[in-house]
Amino acid sequence: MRISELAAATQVPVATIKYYLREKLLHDGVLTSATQARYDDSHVRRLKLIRSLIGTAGLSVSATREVLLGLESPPESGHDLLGIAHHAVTRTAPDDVDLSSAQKLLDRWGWGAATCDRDTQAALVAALHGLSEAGFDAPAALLDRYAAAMQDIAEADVDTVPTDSAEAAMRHVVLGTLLMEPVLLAMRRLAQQSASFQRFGGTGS
Amino acid sequence: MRISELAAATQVPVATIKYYLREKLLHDGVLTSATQARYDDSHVRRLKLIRSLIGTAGLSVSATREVLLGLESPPESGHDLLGIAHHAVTRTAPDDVDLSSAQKLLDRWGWGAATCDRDTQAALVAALHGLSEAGFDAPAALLDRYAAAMQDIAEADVDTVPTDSAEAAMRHVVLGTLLMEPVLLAMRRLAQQSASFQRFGGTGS
DNA sequence: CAATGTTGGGGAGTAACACTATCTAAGTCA
DNA sequence: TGACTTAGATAGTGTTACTCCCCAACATTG
Repeated sequence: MRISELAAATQVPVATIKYYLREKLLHDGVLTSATQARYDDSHVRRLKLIRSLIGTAGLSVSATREVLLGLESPPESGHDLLGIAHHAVTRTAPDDVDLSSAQKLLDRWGWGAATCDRDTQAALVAALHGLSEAGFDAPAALLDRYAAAMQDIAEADVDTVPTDSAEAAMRHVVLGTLLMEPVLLAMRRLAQQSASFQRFGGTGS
Repeated sequence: MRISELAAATQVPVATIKYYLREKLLHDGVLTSATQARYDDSHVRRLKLIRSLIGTAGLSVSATREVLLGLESPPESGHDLLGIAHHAVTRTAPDDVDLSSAQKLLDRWGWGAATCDRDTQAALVAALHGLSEAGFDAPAALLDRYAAAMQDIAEADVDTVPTDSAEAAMRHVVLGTLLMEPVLLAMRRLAQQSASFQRFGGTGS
């Protein structure tokens, strides 16, 4: 398949495909001459994946590259796979952030295994700080209910990880983490509308 | 308080405060002469709110302006407040999107009150489409578990809305929706690490 | 009163990001 | 043969969120 056919098959402009090739998001096609190369199904699949990560999950090009690299590299440990996905959506925390508030929450929720991921803890601390700076104080009881719901979701996540193939497991974990986030947020908004209507009524305008 | 003092109090550069003034995110100070104005606590609070919405919640400047306008305008209906927050984080859907798959899900979950919000439904459809384009097929049972968890969260959300003041309720709903999203996502990641460790073990590297 | 510093207002500049367009030489295909 | 396509490279575009600079007008300090 030529580049124009690849573009037609994926609805991605040729210029954009060339850009992804330059940025090493997409692997090169097989050169058949100095100015011709052939692409195949693997390029179609990869391109759709790239578009989902950039478009749906909102990753940057460089974060997408890291995720794709992670998907290709040997799995090492089943647990560490999460790090690939989480690192892609979490900016690295400086050394001097105070994570004690996050540690206290992790203790309360029994999430001891998460105590080693400083970056995500810092993201939690930053998000809670942004909340309180805005004058919104989240009661502990509310956070506890959130934590219980998120634990349900996380258990559903690991329950559905395929155990037959390490590669399938890796793919599942990374994509399930990244691409499911917008799904969850949209579901929350819809559930809020439903709950709000049942509680307060509404005009539906 | 002069602009430099406002900058010192909020850790926001003077040039950025001027930018927010130009963009009408921040209300003008009281002019005491042609080249002097006074600012007060309301500016400090507003500036912190702006920074939380832009920094923590990741809103754009124009979305932030809409949210702030919504917070100032009369509340109208308790239920419609959600629309202000949801509209700020959801891009408007074109007229020709097919929402039938979203409608089916809403029916299944009993979220009938959400059937009028086309934009958020379109966001759900788009997110699910991105997932399947990436070769990740979410089983219905997984989505159902997600839906149950999100309903818990939404009920916790409406349970904690203050009922004494309409203004406080509005503030709570909008901020609780927007600023809580990064909190929830960080919590999911931490919960995943905990669940993954308990299920698979791990090196913790 | 003078020297120094700050401010409002406005325009222009910047850096990052994700493309998008154009060009050339070297092909392919009918 | 001649129209079309391509790889590879360079440069340009549009958006966003600032950031810098300038000036006249003021405030503050000595």
